[in-house]
Amino acid sequence: MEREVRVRFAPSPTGPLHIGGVRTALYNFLLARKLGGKMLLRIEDTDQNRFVPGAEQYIMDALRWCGIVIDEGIEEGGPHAPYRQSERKPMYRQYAQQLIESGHAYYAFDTPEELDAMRARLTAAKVPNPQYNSITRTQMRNSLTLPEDEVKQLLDNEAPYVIRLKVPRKEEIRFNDLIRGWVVVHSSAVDDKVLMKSDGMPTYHLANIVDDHLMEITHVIRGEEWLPSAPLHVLLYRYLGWEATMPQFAHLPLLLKPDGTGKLSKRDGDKLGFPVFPLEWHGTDAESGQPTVSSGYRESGYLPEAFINFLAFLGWNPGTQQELFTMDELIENFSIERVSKSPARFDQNKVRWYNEQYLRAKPDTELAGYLLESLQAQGISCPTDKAEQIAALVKERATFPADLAREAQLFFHRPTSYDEQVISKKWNAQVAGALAAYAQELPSAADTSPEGLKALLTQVVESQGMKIGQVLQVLRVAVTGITAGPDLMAVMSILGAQETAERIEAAVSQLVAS
RNA sequence: GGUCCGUUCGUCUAGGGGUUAGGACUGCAGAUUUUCAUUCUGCCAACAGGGGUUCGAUUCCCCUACGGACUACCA
Repeated sequence: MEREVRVRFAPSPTGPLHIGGVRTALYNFLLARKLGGKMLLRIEDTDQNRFVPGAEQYIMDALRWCGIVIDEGIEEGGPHAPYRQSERKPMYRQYAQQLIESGHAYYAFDTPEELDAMRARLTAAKVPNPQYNSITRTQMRNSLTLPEDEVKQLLDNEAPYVIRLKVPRKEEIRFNDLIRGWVVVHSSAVDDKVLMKSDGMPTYHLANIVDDHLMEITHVIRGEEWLPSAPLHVLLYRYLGWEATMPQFAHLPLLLKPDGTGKLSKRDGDKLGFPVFPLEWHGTDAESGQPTVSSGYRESGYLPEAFINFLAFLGWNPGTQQELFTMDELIENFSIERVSKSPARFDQNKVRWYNEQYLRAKPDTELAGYLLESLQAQGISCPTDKAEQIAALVKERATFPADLAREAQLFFHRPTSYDEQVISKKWNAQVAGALAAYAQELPSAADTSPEGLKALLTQVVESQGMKIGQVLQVLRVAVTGITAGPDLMAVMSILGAQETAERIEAAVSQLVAS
């Protein structure tokens, strides 16, 4: 008796998916997995004017990168194929027809100019909600006002027309939103929405309801921007005779721009100072036609696990103090009831923090892989075991995989200059002597572990009547050129005694000369 | 303008008729590291306002304010 849970993510391919869309897809996926159901991807491309090449592929690539797995879709296939609405075009007509026959829809022949004129007239008359509705339709050219034979003639002559839903004049429409509870809207606030466009394509509203029904969708989880049209959808289910299997609705709070002024949109691109898209997007500027590039989380060095963990927490939380969740843990703990009602803003600091957590948790072998990759791009070769040592040492200093290579530079390039502040303050003949002595001992050192190197340094320095603190800072500058960096003894150990000695000698001779 | 949705630290949030209103991020301070970072400890910081209901309201109700979405032959 219990129906299998089936959810869908239904974007329109008008551009790349932004992070709000990814979160919607994620919540759908989490619910499906949690309840042992199926996740479908349906492409809503009923607006032929807004089709953007590559967007569809982008959506699928982005979801895949995020680890959101689609069970049925245009690539995966499935029992309800096709999953692209443009390919389902012939299926919608009969439902619009059915609505006309049952008296719940009608033909409208108004031209765009007539519609504009109507709205202008209403606005001028200060009508609170100027729209095509139960009142204004009586003054328009449609199959409700025109004589039957004229309608027939118009249809026979293939005059352009749309099919509109006949929304009742006075009726309370209510539905139970999983996140918001009961939502009640009066039918007078709903307009006679176009169901079928003059090009023969259904609008979102019709196609969406028909497909959700045919595809046996049980839960519609979508953005809050759809809340105002949900009553219309409820009406559609009712008039089509599908109310008994109407899916449950859950309208997600929106993701706001960081300053809280308005919802995040695709057009925000890189304006906000952080990526809005999961993957880099190559588009064209609407006005100039010039190619544009918008940065993506993937290309910026974010790990998909971190990105997803962060996104999951933007509007949902498990009610515990745990912050780090794998996808499996998210699935295990997810529940739609715990999704918050209020919109959330994006916090760059927190995504970065998540990325650091996930990066450091990676095994050193994997980190070494990132490091080797970057190094190779720079034409630097490095043995795997050394890369692992370096990665383990510098990972605490990295937010992104690319930071590993940045931090590793000192292992592959001898310093070309030395920090002047430290030199002017701490460099003197005595220190130089101690360093030279250390460099001399180094090549024959028995123990080249960090501890061994430190013991040797202590021994040399103290034999010169100094304390290690007097030379350490200078030693660092001599070996690396700069004052900041990972543990010096560990650095020298990885560098090797010979290389370290040579670097010290080079520093001593250059600094004495100057 | 109209309809609908929302409002707890700067941000993400927990909580719920009686709590020192909890956590995380950020910020600040201290400790460790004779460096930076990490790590650890601590600190700063919130119930939008006004009316009810109640012994008691941040929590329930109403109003106001503010924010947002929608208001297309776009989704």
